[in-house]
Amino acid sequence: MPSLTEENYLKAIFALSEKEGADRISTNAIAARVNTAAASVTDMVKRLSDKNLVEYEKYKGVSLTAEGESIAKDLVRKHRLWEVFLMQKLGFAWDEVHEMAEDLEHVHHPKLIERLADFLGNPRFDPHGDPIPDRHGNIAYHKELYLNQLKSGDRGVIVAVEQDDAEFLRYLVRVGLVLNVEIEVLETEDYDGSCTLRIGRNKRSISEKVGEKLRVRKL
Amino acid sequence: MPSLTEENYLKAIFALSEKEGADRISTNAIAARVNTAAASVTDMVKRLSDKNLVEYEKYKGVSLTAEGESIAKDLVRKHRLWEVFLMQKLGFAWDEVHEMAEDLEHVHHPKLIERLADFLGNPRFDPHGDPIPDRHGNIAYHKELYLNQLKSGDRGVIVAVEQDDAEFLRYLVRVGLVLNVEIEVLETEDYDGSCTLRIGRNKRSISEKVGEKLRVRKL
DNA sequence: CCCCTGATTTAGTGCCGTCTAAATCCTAAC
DNA sequence: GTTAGGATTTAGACGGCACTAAATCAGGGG
Repeated sequence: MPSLTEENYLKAIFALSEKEGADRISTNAIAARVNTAAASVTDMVKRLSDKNLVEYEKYKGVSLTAEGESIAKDLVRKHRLWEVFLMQKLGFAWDEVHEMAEDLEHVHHPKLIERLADFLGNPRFDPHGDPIPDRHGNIAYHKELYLNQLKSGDRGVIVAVEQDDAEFLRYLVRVGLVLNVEIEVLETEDYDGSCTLRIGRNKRSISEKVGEKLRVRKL
Repeated sequence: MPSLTEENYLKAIFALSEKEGADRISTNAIAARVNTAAASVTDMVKRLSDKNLVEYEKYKGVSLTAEGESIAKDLVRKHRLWEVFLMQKLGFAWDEVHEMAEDLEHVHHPKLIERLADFLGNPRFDPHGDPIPDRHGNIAYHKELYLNQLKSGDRGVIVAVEQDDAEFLRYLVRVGLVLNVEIEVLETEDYDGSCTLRIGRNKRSISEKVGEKLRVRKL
C-alpha cells in the first residue's frame, strides 16, 4: 500500500497527465504541484518506480503504470464522492468541500466508499461538474469545449469547473459563473486570450486563466 | 498539531486512564495498547511531554495534560460520531464500524464534525451504547453497573458494550447479548467470575472477561 | 539491607520524506 | 559544434517514528 504522501504524488502525476495530455511528466511540474523541492520529487519518484507505480527514466520524466493509474483514479473517485456528500448531505458550500475531501480521500476501506456511493445515489458528477470515475476506474470525460474556445456570438451553458481552488470558486460565484448558467461570448481578445461575456443579464470580462478552466455546452 | 501517531498515543493514554481510573499510566500498558515496543513508547512520551500534551516523569508513568485530554476527547467524539454515521446512514454492522472510524477520526476539520453531528441529530450515544463527548468535551459517563457486578436473581437490560473488537462483537451477537436485551443472572461463580444468564428465552454462561465489558441497567 | 526480577530507559539503527547546496545533464541558440 | 542556462539528479543532513540489545532503575523477598 502506498503511503499518504505517495498517494498524493500519484494523484499529482495523474492530474498533470490529464491536463497536459502529455505522456511523461517532468520533475519540476510535479514539484510545483505538490509544493516540494525538485530534489524531493526525484527521491520519491524513484521509490514509486521501485514499487512499480510509475515508469521513470532519469531526465526523461515520469508516467504512471497501470497500477499507479488505478490507484490515482480510485483517489479521484473517493475525492469527488466525498465532495458530493459534503455538499448534498452536510450542506457545505462550493468552495469549502475540496480541502476536506482532500483528507477524506485517503481513508481506504473499499466497502466504505461503495456504500457511500450508494447512499448518494451513485452520482456521476461532483459538485463542480467533474466526472466521478466508476468503481472500475472508467471516467466519462467531458467532451464539451472550454469557454475560451468559443467565438464571438457563441452561446452556451457552464457544465464544469476544472479547478478546486477555494479563492477561484468564490470569484466564480461573485461573477455569476456557476453551473448551469447561460452565457454568451460578446468579444474575444486575441492578444491576451481574455473575452467579454454576457452572464445572465450582466456583462463581464474574464481572463484566459478563467476561460480555460470552464467547460461549456454550446447552444 | 499532533501527528496521527501522536494522536493515537493520546487516545491510548486517555482510554487507559478511564479504564484503570489510575492517574499515571505505565509505559508498558501503553506499549501493549498501541502495539509497539516499550522503548518506542518512552521516545514518544518524551516528545508528547515536550509538546505539553502529557505530564511525564521517568519511571513514574504518564498522565494527560488538560490540552492532551482535550485532544483525546475530541478524537473520541469524532470516532463515535462516525460510527453512528456508518451504521445509521451507510448501513454497516456493529462489528464493522470501529475500524473505519479509527481512520475517519483523524480527519480534522472542525466544521465537518459539527455538521456531521447535526446531520445525525446530535446523538448522545454511539452504536455500542457508549457516550459521545459533546463539543466541549463533556462526557455523560454511564453510571450503570457492569454485568459481573450483578448478583443471582438480578435482572437488567444491556445498555452499553465497552469494547470495540470485531470478534468480540460478533460473539455478542451470536449469544444474543446486544443492546436493549433483557437478561437475568441465574448463578454466579466466585472462583472465576463467570456467571450463568437467562438471555431472552435462552440460558448461557459467560466468562468474567465478557461480564466486565457490558453495562447493565438494573430492573 | 541487599539482591532479584521485571519495568523502564538509553544507545544505536533504519526507513520515510523532506530540505539545501553542489554537480550534472539537456537543449536551444549561436 | 560549443556553450549558456535551466532542468534534473546527487550528496549530505535532519526530524519523526519505529526497532533490538544493553544498561539501569525500583520494589518485594529473603
